[in-house]
Amino acid sequence: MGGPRSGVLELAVLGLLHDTPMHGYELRKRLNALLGAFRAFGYGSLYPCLKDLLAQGLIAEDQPDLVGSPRAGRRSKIVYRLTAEGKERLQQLLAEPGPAAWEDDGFGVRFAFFGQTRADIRLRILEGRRTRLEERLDGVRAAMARTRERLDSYTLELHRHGLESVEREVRWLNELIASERLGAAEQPSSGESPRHPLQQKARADRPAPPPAAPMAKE
Amino acid sequence: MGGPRSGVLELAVLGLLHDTPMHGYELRKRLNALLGAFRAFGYGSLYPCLKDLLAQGLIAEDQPDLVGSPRAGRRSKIVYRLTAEGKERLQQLLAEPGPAAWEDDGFGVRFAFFGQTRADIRLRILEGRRTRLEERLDGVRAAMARTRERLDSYTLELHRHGLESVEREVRWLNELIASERLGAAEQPSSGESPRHPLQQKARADRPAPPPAAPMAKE
DNA sequence: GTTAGCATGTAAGGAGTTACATGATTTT
DNA sequence: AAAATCATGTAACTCCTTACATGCTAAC
Repeated sequence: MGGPRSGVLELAVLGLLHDTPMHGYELRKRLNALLGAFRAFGYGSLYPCLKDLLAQGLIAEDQPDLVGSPRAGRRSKIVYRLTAEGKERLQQLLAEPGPAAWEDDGFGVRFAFFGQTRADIRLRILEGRRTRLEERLDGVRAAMARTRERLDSYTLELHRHGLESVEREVRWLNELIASERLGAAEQPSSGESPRHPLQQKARADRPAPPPAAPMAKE
Repeated sequence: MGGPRSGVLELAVLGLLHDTPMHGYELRKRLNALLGAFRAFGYGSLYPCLKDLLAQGLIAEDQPDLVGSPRAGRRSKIVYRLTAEGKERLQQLLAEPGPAAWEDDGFGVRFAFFGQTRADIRLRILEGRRTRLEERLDGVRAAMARTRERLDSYTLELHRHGLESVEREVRWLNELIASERLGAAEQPSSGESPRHPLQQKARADRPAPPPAAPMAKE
């Protein structure tokens, strides 16, 4: 029922609540807007998670409805906010590099909260993920070389596409890492400047973005 | 402890066993070679699954060690093969289009076994997946438009990358669908030609690999 | 006045994962 | 004879999903 959650959801909830207090329903919307591309949670996941975080003392409830009106009971919204302990835990989660931060599951969320993450940790996480992906490339390439003969064309095409996808993410990481290093060079004082070193360079090296054009090839 | 598995693993095991009987250890290697890029299973998943499939009568055990030597007991390998019921179930799973076939989880495996799938079903699955991804694109783009102002650069970059990845997969699907339609035109007899209509065109139209996008299991 | 969206939850269960435990066979 | 790798499993657990249950409030 209430094991201490150590997953993506806990981190995401803490991270969002750090910005601004919210009630569950809105939290879920922001959550799915934040992670939209690669993750979606339902209420059946969110509310139990909030319950746990509450039990752990990382978040607390507010009843804003009765601030001006002293009518007892009858609250319809529960607004959650981060406690001091919750802030501490969030910082701890964001500051701890390691497998959890660069596996498929965890990476996206960490990245989404890079704005609250120390610059050196950001770099470690990006490099960790790149290493992880390169290991995977090696593995898949080796497996393909070993079994290339007896693979039908569909399996081959699947591998090719998967490989290209991973290669592309590695290139993306390379760009981000370079960008982080530049940002770090601007402020040589190591510890305390977590403000966006990621300039909008994104479009610079893509001459004419073939935008969404579905049949662009051939 | 043994609910009828309806997941990716069951399908993958049945599909691999259809080609050739195998024991668990080798099955796992082939499994992870087949799905390598986007999935990996451990023995802790595989053996319970085999147990269930056995209980369902979809696979059966062989003891090849004692074919020539009538020594009782003492088998160290258990070779599994598909039963008639198992073959039926596999065909049923592969022939059934629907959400399970084009969601992130199921699509990869189905695609890997397209060689054993009817041509019209292949097309339905590819189109289903494309539609699914386009819905996701709409959702994310709408969410981005709604909340564009108060997104920091990291979140924005994450969304941009996610979007590009999905767009890239859609382009890939478009190529595959076109290829399937050509293949179908060659053999106008509708039902019975599941042999590779996917020619190796893969490298032809990529002069210098332009920005590719990851689909990363996510 | 009824659909649609806001808002909060619970119970049951699925699909694997992790850690552990054990032994046979091949390679060095 | 030690190390690697082949080979087979189990128990406990995790994180999340699905389906269900409930009630308020705003719009049409």
